[in-house]
Amino acid sequence: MTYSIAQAADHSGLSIDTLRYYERIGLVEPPARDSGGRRTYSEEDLSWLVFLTKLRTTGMPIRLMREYAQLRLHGAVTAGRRKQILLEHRGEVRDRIAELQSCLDVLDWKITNYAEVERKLPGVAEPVHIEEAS
Amino acid sequence: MTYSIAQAADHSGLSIDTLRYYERIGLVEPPARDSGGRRTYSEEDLSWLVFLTKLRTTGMPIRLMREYAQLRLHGAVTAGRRKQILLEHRGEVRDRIAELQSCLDVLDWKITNYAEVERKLPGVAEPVHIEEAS
DNA sequence: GCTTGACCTGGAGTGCACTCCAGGTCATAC
DNA sequence: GTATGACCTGGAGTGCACTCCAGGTCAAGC
Repeated sequence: MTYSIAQAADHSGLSIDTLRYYERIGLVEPPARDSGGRRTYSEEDLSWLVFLTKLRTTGMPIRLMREYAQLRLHGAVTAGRRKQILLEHRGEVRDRIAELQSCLDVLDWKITNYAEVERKLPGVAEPVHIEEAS
Repeated sequence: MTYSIAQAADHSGLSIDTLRYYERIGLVEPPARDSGGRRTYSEEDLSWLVFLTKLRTTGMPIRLMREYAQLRLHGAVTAGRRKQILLEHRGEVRDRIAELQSCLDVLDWKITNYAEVERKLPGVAEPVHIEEAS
């Protein structure tokens, strides 16, 4: 079972243009072609694309995804380095989640303040100091 | 007490160039100037900058930060809309955290697999199927 | 009074990750 | 046999958020 580029796009959530772009820059190996010269993606190609989207979603830069992709082509001897890349990246993702969480706390606080202002000044008057500050 | 642009940059974590850029595009009101024409930031200016960095860190696009900034200038009557912006944004940040968390699970799984491969094939042999897939 | 360093302006340049386009090929449906 | 629609290529264009630059001003220290 193989898939057209449109199906691969559909399955991975990437656009057709992005699939071709990823191929150009060496993020994905050129897939097989059918008799008419069209790309045919295998199940494995799709798994890789899906995994790539996870890396992308978590903000891994393309140059690092590319390094990982190239290592993959060189087989088991590169497993250590690949694992290291994922470990480092996992750390960054965890940090990022913590950072977002702390900003979320600020947002919560701010929203609560708006609610308080509404309660104390029901539809009237000037903003209080807290409003001036942001 | 006022602060130079370098101090404002230091305090907010933004670069001096970014501070001037934010002023140009209307994200921050032009601060006061000293006798020599240099920017002097107030405590309130700094608070606003710090809050802006929270919005930026959480991925709010500049055009929305600008809308919020403009509303702020129009006083209490815009508090409702501002609160609405923050509420929507908070939802997006929560979604983003959940998305990162789910990608993190994939990373964990992947890393565990590398560990298993190392355990089963201590320094030898070909990659197993799981390796091929990513 | 001159050097130094922080600051100023308007505008150009950068890096990233796509995204779009023109002009062409090919297989299927009618 | 032709119209349609999916696909192809190389290359140009886009949007975002800065970042850098040249050329100039100004205040303080020596």
